[in-house]
Amino acid sequence: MRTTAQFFKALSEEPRLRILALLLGGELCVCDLMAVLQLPQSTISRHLAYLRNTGWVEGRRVGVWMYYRLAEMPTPLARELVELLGKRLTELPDTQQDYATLEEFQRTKKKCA
Amino acid sequence: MRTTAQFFKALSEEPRLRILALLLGGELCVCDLMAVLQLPQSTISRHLAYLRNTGWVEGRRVGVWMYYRLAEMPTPLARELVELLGKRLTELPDTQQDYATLEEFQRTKKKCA
DNA sequence: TGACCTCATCCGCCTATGCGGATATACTAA
DNA sequence: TTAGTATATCCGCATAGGCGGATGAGGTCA
Repeated sequence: MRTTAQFFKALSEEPRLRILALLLGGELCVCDLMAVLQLPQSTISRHLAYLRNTGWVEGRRVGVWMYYRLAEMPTPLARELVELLGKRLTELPDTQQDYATLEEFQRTKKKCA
Repeated sequence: MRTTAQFFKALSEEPRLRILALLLGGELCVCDLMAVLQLPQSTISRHLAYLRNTGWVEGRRVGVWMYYRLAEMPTPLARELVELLGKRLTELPDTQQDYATLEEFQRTKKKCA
């Protein structure tokens, strides 16, 4: 139960929720997230560490870049929650806006490719 | 989005999650929750205030007693989340334990009836 | 090796919020 | 009206965790 509460706590801050919404669309590197959220790198990285520690995401290193994606969820509750977020969180206007910003950034970026 | 994060924050503390799990089973009064959670009255009441302010529960007064129940959820995300909790949170061992404690308490209590 | 890049962690600061005891409020009943 | 009960709120305190700048670690390339 404490674990479950901890799990929900990951969703309780706006930057983390936005990061998760973005990762629902697929793997991204840290600089993508910085570009969309417009937050300092240390802040992004700290939230990613939090999400990693609570089992929400996992990262893999590719050369200099770290790519993050949603992790495999260990429980039915968690799996169905991800499914729900994929259906309902992604349709929110703020999320759509973030998706648009991401697409624009990815179209023009040279690095992190 | 901030609202959504705030909404999840209600689930991010163990006592609140237990309270919600109990209320998934139906309306309860404060003394029921005190009996199950074994926490001081001020603590229970504070968490209920938090849940009220974030739209999770609503209370009605019956004489001296306050009965709390889950509120009508305003968004599809919220409604489906409640449905998910009803299916998956309630099957967790800790929740089952709380249900048993509640039933035992309600069988023997004289007041709050 | 040294310059440079990405990302993680450290640091000090600050706010939100947890806690439980004490007090206030609202209601009932004698 | 007074006593008693249930609940809400207030209080001071402690801690988790937010923030962004600075620094460190890991990797690349000339």
